[in-house]
Amino acid sequence: MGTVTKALQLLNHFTLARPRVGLSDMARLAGVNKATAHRLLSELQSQGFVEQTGAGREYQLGPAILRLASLREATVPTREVAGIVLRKLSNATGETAHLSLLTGDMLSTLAHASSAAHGTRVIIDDSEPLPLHATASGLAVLAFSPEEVRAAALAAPLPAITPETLTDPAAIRQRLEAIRRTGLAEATGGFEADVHGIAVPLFDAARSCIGALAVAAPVTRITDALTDRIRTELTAAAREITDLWGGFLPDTVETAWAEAG
Amino acid sequence: MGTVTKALQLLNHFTLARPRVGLSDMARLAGVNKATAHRLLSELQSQGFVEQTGAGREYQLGPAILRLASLREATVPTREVAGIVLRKLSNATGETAHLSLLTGDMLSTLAHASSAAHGTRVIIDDSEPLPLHATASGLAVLAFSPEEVRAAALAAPLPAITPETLTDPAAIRQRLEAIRRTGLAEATGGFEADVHGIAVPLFDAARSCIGALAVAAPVTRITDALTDRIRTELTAAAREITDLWGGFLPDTVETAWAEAG
DNA sequence: GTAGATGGTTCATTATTCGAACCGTTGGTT
DNA sequence: AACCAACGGTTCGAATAATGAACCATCTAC
Repeated sequence: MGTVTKALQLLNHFTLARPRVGLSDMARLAGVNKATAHRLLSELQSQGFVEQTGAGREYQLGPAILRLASLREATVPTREVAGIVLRKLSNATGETAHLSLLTGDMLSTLAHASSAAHGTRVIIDDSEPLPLHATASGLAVLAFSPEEVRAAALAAPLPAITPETLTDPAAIRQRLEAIRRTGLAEATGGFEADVHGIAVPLFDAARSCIGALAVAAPVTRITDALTDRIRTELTAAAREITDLWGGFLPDTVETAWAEAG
Repeated sequence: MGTVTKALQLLNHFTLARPRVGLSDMARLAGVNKATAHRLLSELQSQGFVEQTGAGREYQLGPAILRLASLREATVPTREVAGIVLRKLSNATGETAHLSLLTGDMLSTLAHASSAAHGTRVIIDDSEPLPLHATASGLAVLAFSPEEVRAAALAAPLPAITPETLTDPAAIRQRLEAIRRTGLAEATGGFEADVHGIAVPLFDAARSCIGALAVAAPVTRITDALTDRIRTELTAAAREITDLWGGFLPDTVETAWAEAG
C-alpha cells in the first residue's frame, strides 16, 4: 500500500463520535507505528487537511477540505442536482432517500432528503461512511462493480454492525447474483436495526458503477405495495440522475429494470 | 518534500478556471515526472479524492472530499465561532457585520450580525450570493486571490447591479492594486444603493484567501471617524477569526495592516 | 516518587518512490 | 495513407524517502 493511501486513510478515522484524535490513538486505529502516524499527520497538517486544536494537542480535520469541497461542488455540481431528484423521490415515496458514492472501499453519502409524510422516519448522516457489505446501497454497488472491487471488499473480515448483518462472503455473493438479475438491492437491518433499504446502482459515462440511490424506511412500514412503489420511483429517479450526470445504464441493468417494471 | 505533501499539492492545481486536468498537464503544473503524477493521482483516485470523467480521461476532484467536508462542518463549528466574533464586531462598530466565503465565482455569506445602535441598518441575506466585482468583500477577495481566480472573475461580462457598480476590468484592477497596498477594501453602492462596505480578506492555513470579513453601513452615516473605527475593529476581528480557524496572514497583509494601524 | 500515559524525535535498515525511456492510441496535417 | 506530436499509461535500475524500535520530555494519577 502506498504512503499516500495510508495518509488519506488516516482521515477516515475521524468520525462524528470521535472528531478529535490524538497521535497514539491514531497510530493504534490505523495500525501503524507512532512515528509513521506522526509524520503522516504532519504532512496532512502542512497542507491544512488536519489541524491541531490549541487546547490538547489532538488532531482534527482541517479547513483545506472545505475549500476543496466548495471547489468540487462549484465545478461538478453533483450534489445540487442530486438534491433536486432526492427531494422528489422522498416526496413520492414518503420515505427517506439518499445518494451515496463509492469512495475507496466504502460509500460516502452525497446528499439525502426525507419526507414529512410520517412521524417516524429514517435519519441519514451524510458524514457517516456506509460499509459495502451491510447496506442495500453497498450491495447494489458491489453487484455491479468489477470483480476486483468485489474481491477486495469481501477479502477483509466483514464486521457485523448489527446481529442481522451478512458477514459470510459466500452468502453475500449469492445475494449479489440476485441483485444483478433484478437491478435492485434490498436489505433489512444490516446496518441499522429496524431499517429496510432498497437501492439501485448508479453509473457514469463509461458505464462503471459509481454509487447507489436508495430509499430507506422503517421495517414496520414496509408492505408489498410500498416496496412496489419505491421500486418504480427509484428506477425512474436513477434514470433521471444518470441522465443529468451524463452517465449511461449498462444494457444488463436496462433490461433488468424493464422486466421488473 | 514528502510523498504525501506532493500528492496533496496536486489537488491545489484544480481551480475554478481549470476544474479538469489531464495527466501530462498535471505533471507539468506540479513539476513532477509524468509517471510520478500518474501514481499519485491513482492513489488519490483509489481514495475518492479525485475521479476520472468517463468522457476524456481527465482528472477532477472526487466525492470523498465532500464527505470529509460535511464531517468537518459537523464537528468543527466554524459558523458558530464566526458568529461570536461577528456579534462583537457589530457591537463595537454599531453597524452590520458579515463573513463571506469564496464558493466558486462568488461569495456565500456564512453568518452575519447587526447592531441595535441605530434605527436604520444594513440588512444581510445569508442566502444571497455576493458578486466579486460589486462588493467590498468581493474586491478584498479578488485583490488577494491568485491571478487565475481574478482573471476568471473579470473575464466574464460584469453585470451592473446598480448604476454605481464598477464594470470595467481595468478600473477594477486598479482598485485592487490599492487594496493590496492597504489590506483593506472599500466600496460604495456597488451592490446596494446607499450602502458603504469596508472589508478585509481572510486566509486559511495555506495563506490562501478564502473569503472576507466586512462591515456595511448606510452611506449617510459614514464619517472619517467611523471608517477609522471600523478599520481598527475589522483588522482585529479578522486576526481573531484567522487565528481561531487556524489560518495565517500573508506577510504582505501583516505589514499593510501594521502600517495602517 | 513512581508508573504509565501522552506527544514527539532519532537513526540505521529497508522498502518505496523516482524518472528516463518506453508502449499503444488518438487526432490533426500533409 | 503516411506522418507526427501529444496523449495516458507502464517499466525497471538507481536514488530516495519511509519505517519502527528505542528514546526523550512531559503530564496525570496514585
